[in-house]
Amino acid sequence: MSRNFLSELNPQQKEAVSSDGPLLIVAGAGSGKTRVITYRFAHLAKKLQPSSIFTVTFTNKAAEEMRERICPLLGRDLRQCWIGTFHSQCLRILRREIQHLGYTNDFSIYDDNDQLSLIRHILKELNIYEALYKGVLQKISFFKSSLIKPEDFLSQSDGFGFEERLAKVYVRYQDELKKSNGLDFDDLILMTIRLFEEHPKVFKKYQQCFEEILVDEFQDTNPAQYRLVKLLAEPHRNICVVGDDDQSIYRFRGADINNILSFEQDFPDAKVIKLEQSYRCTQNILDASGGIISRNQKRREKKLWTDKGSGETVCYFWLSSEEEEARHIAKIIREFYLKNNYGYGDFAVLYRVNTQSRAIEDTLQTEGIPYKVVGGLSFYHRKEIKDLTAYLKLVINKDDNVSLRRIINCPPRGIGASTISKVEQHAKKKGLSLYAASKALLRSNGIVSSMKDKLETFAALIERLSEKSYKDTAELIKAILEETKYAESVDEDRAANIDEFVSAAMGKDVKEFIDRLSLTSTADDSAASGQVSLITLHSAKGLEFPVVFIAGLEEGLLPYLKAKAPEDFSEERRLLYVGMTRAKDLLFLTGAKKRRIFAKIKEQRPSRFLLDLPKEVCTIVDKIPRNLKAAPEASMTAKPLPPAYMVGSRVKHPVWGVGVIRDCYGEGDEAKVTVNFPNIGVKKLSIKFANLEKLI
DNA sequence: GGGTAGGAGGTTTTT
DNA sequence: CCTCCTACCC
Repeated sequence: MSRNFLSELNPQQKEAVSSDGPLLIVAGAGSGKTRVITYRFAHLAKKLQPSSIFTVTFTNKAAEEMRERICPLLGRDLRQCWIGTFHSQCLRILRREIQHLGYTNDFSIYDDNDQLSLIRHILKELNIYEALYKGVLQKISFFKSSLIKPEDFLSQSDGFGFEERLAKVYVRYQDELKKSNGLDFDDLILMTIRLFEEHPKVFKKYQQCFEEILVDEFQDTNPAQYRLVKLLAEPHRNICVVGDDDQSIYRFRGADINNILSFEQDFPDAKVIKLEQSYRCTQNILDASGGIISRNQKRREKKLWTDKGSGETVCYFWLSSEEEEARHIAKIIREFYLKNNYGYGDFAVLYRVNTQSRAIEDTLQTEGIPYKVVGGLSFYHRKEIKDLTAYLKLVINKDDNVSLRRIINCPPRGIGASTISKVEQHAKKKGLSLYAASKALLRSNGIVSSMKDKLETFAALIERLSEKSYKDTAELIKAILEETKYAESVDEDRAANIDEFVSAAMGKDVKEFIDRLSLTSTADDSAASGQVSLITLHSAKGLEFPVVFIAGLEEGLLPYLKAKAPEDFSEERRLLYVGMTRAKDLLFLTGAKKRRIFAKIKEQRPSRFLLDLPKEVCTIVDKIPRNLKAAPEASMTAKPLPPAYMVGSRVKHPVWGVGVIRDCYGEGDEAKVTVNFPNIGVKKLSIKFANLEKLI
């Protein structure tokens, strides 16, 4: 405790650690951000109780790491401290206080999977057949995380009927959550805000409790999360946010980069400190990535530097196919490995989409290079695990309609659509949850006996499971397995997963276990040792490797073909920037002329982003043999044309009149758009034939 | 109420 | 190409 933290820091870091009042720390890639946060925490803890510092991160991993690094600095137990993810902190508050909002504290938490099944149920119920249901969840979640209520966007509706229907689904969705005594991820934040705004007494308690607010990865906060920390910071105004606007890559999930860009508007007296010394990348890598990111318009200007030296130049290899690309990557890895400079664990191959890993995996396998694919479908998202979790949730919260719908006929017990719809109708009529409605139906004899028996058996099963007390969650899961014979209808793999699930549940309290399960997506086992990491650009954020490859630097892949609006391209650019700045020593970029996209082999062009690489620090190597290549120089320099039709722009059709473009896809003669015409509806049109007129 | 064929669509994903 | 959803049939 007597240790002087400040002596181990550079001047900007020092200031960031010890400064008072509203503070924004703009932390460039590899600038020692975590060190600053942990030291700041330790510094604050000299005069404050650690439990009065409200610290939020985005991942469980980051929160754990922070605890681990602060603990030795303070030499005391931090278990009671408020260090955690936005969602876990809110959950902790809501489990204590949610009765003020008319829920009970046994509420269920719904993940995106649960949300999707609920949305689908509602769309079916409202007879909305359009193939837009995937987007519905994303839109509702976006509205919620942006603090937009159904009536808010209804008032600015465009009269196409689209918003009205969406609002209807939104309202219905919230209703159903409430009936189920359930909260989705967005609700965890929103309900905490509501609790504070509607219950001043409770609010005051927490405001007084938290004298300092510390927010990590601030560039990824959504408006709701920002609102929450602003509320908490009101009385003391000691809010410190840390982030890097250039690494904001979660816009598609509602993250709002404006939170970090305009922080001073909310806190005019805020101090802004930039951490610009990188302890990770070589100067060449910083210059190359700087060339890419500096082309973005909306950003905070910064000049990263290092005393590591310039290092090797960044190389771009243009190869004939994705197989060639993979072979080339494998060849370089092998070379550096044999020269004994690096172990396999020092390499990472980054890519935009998961499907790209296939070709690389195949090659590494045949070359005998050990690798591991990071990310992918997590253990807890597997069907059998989710099924069993649904039983657990239902036992704890009988009103949980989503979990009940999931397992009422799983494994099959003869309760089909007609029985369920009978229960749904009764539930709706009486304003009950499905479980309560089932029991009411059984009592009232308002149901034919073939249905009745089966429903009775199910209700009795849930009752039996609830009545007993269990020494830990494993006991309860075992009881479920025994009663339902669930394990008998699954294959070996799934059975093995179930066994693993049971052992993970040993010695754990049921409610705590479910909460943990709900707020954890990845089984944190990503400690890659001696293996090449294959990983998406998104998942690579926060990691670093001595040697990094970024594969598929081609138009359509990076930037991805779905990018249409300028902000989309800015985000793709940031994504590339994040990838490049993962490299400590060496950075290789690759692209392939021919790539399989779904079934077809497509001709690819190099990514437009390559135009922004400073020539002095980059080497561009064309690996395609002379006689085969079709003027790569020309395609390198030719700036790709911006798409002629953009989402949101207005067009005029000779017959249907004026409409708004909802979507565009395809190129050249293949280009198509979907257009929403008032009073006519959504039409799919080919640009080539539709004879559309562009309106400004 | 449960199985199978046909069709559409197919990024990224901290919680 | 391959997966997952839906609709339809038994």
